[in-house]
Amino acid sequence: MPELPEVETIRLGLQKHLVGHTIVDVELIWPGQFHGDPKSIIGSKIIGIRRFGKGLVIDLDNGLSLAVHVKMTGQLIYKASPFLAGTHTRLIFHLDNEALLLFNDIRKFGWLKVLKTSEVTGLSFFKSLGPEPLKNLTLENFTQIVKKGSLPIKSLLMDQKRIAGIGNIYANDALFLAKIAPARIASSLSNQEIKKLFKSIEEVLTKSLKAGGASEVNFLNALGEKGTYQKHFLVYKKNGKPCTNCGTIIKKMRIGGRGTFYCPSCQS
DNA sequence: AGCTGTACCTGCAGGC
DNA sequence: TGCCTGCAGGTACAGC
Repeated sequence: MPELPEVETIRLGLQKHLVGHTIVDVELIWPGQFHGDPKSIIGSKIIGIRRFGKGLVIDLDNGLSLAVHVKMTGQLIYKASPFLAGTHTRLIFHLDNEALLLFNDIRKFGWLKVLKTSEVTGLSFFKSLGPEPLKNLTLENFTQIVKKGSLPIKSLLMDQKRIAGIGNIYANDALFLAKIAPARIASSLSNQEIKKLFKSIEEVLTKSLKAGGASEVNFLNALGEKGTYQKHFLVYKKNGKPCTNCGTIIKKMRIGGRGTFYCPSCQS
């Protein structure tokens, strides 16, 4: 689902197609997910798109910003020509070049919030985010975070307050690559294992970024196109299939209420 | 404080 | 066929 590589892929697409355009109308089809006054952003120009963890911020030239979280099934899709709302279209932004930006969300978990640009980083979700891999998360910092955790390492990796950007797909695959069992208590990892895990996280995220994210279920980029990283999953959703490394059948268990996939032979 | 479990919401797959 | 149940998993929050 949308994790760091997917949200960054959306950001890159929005950056390319939205910046410089003015919002001329906001159509609230399902108003429950939009917080703020839609009129306050009409007539303002989009000047930049930022990402914090799995969250996005659309900056406007009137001192306001639009913070967006797509959660699991949200999509932000730019349509250059007139387009009919789909079953799950919750919101449509009309732009000055007659293009549209659609916000689709099957499960209605996502949100959009209008706020002052100066207050974006104070928004509770953004404020509590931990450091981010490939950005400001260093090995030293990561080691400290892991050593402090008395919960399963997989749960720690997915905790946005400790480390921002990793979700279920990349937590599973990074742990497989590092040959660490997902249920291991974080503080039990050796320095060597922590270093390997740090490198593995960087590797899976980098590969997925290059592939435009993973479209295993319903992720689409800002142009409505699929990513290809689902073809490269190592263990995620591979239960019952042989491990690519040793041939042992990949198992599935639940950790923190989430589906967890691992090779019982390679990961310990 | 730190951790676990559950709710939120909809679609879909699998069992009977 | 059709109903029912469980699962998908990002985040917030109640409760231990």
